[in-house]
Formats: sequence, C-alpha cells, structure tokens
Amino acid sequence: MAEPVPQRTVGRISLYRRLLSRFREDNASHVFSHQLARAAGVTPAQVRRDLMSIGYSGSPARGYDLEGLAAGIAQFLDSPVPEPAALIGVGNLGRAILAYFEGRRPNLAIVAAFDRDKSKTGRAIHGCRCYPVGQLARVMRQRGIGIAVLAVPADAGQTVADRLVKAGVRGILNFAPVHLRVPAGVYVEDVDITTSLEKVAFFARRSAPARA
Amino acid sequence: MAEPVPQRTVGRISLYRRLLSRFREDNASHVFSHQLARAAGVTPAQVRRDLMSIGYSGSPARGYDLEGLAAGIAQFLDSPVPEPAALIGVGNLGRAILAYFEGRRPNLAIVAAFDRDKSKTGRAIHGCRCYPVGQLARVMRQRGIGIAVLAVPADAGQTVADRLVKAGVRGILNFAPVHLRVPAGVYVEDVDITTSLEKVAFFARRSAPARA
DNA sequence: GCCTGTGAAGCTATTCACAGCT
DNA sequence: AGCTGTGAATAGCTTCACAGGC
Repeated sequence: MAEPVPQRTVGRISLYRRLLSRFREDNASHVFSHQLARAAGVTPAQVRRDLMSIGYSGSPARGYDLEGLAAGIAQFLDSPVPEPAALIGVGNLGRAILAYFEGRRPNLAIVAAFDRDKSKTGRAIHGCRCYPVGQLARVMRQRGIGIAVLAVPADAGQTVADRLVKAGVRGILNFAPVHLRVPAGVYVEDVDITTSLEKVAFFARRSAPARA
Repeated sequence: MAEPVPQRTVGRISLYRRLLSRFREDNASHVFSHQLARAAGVTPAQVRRDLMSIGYSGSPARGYDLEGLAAGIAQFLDSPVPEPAALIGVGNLGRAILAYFEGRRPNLAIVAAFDRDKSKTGRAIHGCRCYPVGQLARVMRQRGIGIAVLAVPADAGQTVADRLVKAGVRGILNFAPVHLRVPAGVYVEDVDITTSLEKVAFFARRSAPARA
C-alpha cells in the first residue's frame, strides 16, 4: 500500500474477481494474464500491472493460482467487517437496484431504504425495510451505515446528499443526474445513464455503416 | 471535426447540456466557463477545452450564449434523424430503464423491448411494445434500430450481443456484468453497477473517518 | 479587470519490451 | 518456449499560463 492504487485499477480488480468463477468452472487451478485479459477485454500487460499493484504475484510457469488470487483480491478489496449500505429513493430505479443486490455479497449489502413518499415506507421491499427520509440520520447511525446509493430525482439529489453527509456517510453511489457537492473525504461515484446512452448514440453514428 | 473528439469529452458535453436548463431558469442569457465548471464539477479550463473541441465559441465579454450553446451541442451530439433504440431484457432493471427514458428525448427513444420470457411479451410495458427475442432481427431491421440497451443476466450477455450484431446493431449500452466481444465498428459502453458499488465501498473505507 | 482560446507543460494510465525464471 | 514482473517509453487527458479582446 505504498502508492495509492488508481481508481481504474480498483474497478478492474472487481471485474477480474467476477471472471475467476468462470475459470473455476473449467476446473482450472491457474490462469495466465492473457486469459484474464481476454475475458476482461484488456491487455495482458494491464492485468499483470493491476495484480502487481495490489501486491499479488503469480508464477512464470503456471500463471496465477485461482484460489490464491481470489483471496488476494478479497483481502485488497473487501472490508474485514460488514459494510452496510442504504438506498435513498425507492422509485423504479431504486427497486431495481434493491433486487439487483439482494443476497449478493453478505458483507456489502443494502440493509435499509428511504423514501419521502409515505406510501412506500413502513414495509419491506425486496427484503429491505423502507423508512421515511426523516429517519435517515437516526437509522444510519444506529446501524453504522457509511455507504449510500442515491436513486432520487435530480432536483432532490443535492439536498439528500447534504443530509447523508451530516449523517456521516463516507461514500455515495450516485444515480441522480446531478453533480454532488460534498466535502473532501466523501467519495462519490456517478452512474449517469442518460449520458451513457447519448455516448452510445454518438459513437454508434460515427462507426462505419454495417453494410450496404 | 478534424480531430476525433475524446470519449470523455462527449460524456461531459452531454452533462453540460443538462446543466444549461438550470441557468435558463435563472433568466440568464449567457454563462461563463467557471459557472458551468462549478455546476459540472470540473475545472473552467476543461469546460473551455471541451467547447473548443466541439467547435463552439463564446465571447470574452459575456461568456457563452445559452441558446447558441444549446444549439451547438445539439448539432454536435444529436442525430438529425430519429435514432430508435431497443431494450433487451425486461427484468427489474430493464423495466426501470424503460421508465427512466419514457418520453425523454423524442429523437433517442426506446421503441421496442425484447425478452425470452413469454409471459412478458405481447404487451406494452411503460408504453413500449415487448416482443419475444426470436423476433429481434426482424423488428430491428423493420424499425431501423441501430442502438441496443442490454439488461439481461450475465450468462445471456454474449449470446444476445451476437444476435444484435447480426441484426446490424451499431452501439450497445451494456448493463450485463460481462465483457462483450463485438466486431470493430460496434461501440459498447459498459455500466457495471456491482463494480461501481465495490469502488464506493473501497474508497469510502480509505477516506478519513468522519469524526470522533 | 475578467473573460475566452490555446500552445505548452504536466500528469496519469497504458503499453512496450526485455531480464529472469522454470 | 512461454510466462511473470517491471523500468522505460508512449499515449491520452488535464491543467497552466498567457496573448488577445471587450
């Protein structure tokens, strides 16, 4: 941990981990960098550099040991203690996100949901209890929640972000199409679906026409 | 259009456009680069360079004309003709995406949905007609669809991508947590929610503890 | 004075290319 | 022969800093 690991590398490490299961299914015990690279859509050198930067080593003869690598990634990426997360905004997108993460990684799970609409609160949705936003700070502190997934409309984004910061949030996964202004020390990762679709449309147009 | 505009710039241009409406509401007729920069969370120099790279100029005295800039961005980003898109995978996430884009940009709309589950096909969901995947190629060609949003499980991702390519797709917005192997000329933009959440957890942990 | 447009500098991330190992 | 680990080179992106204009 001498040098800070670049953000992109962290993202790819998470990807590599998911790919490992595929090699396990083939009853392989080791993978080479070029195999992982092919599966991830990056260059072999990139894979080697990424694994180097998290301090994991392979053997020139056999490549990377699957189990050892999985353990190495877990040690690098995962918290040793559970990291409960909250969802704010139980609309269409919020519910889809709840369903998406339901029962995935026990150590990194959405354990509470919040909405301002009273008709959504008081019950459980996809196995997750739903509270009114007024109880945000109380529930977050009580359950030790430091991570939030924000799936509210754009105009509510900053207001909710401010409340999250006051409640001690340390990281936000932001689906609201606004730039959030947060103090240093709070990490924000934006997922901007509209922009992503516009990028696809733009670059699709530039590419060579499929056929005559 | 002498030099190719970088991918990141295209993303930010899309963001800037959405921010413009906020300034319009304040009855402003012009914006300075530092205002846009602040709203977008980037540096003023970045804004100027981005606008330069799409060939739009402001005036040193007044900044950028709101209407002119909006028109300039539209000319750069948008297709002059409608660009119909398809959604493949009408699960929780797929339905949320349909709702999200319903009635947004008339020129860039999801006009057809596909699923392999017969119980979902034959009806309209969020105003979008839903077909069995078997009809993918037929409907896509008939309606001139060149853009696809992929919201299927990981194990179906590559198979569906292959079918899309055969049906003449030019760009894919991929929510499936797999790397898609597509021929050159097909643009793929990945949205990997699991990786994003793991990044948030990772960097949240590194940041300074909120308080004592 | 404060802005834009932009060449040049600076950074960060990726890829090259090869020594060393088996 | 073919792999990993890694310094060095490259490419790509961002920021600096200032000339030019109102």
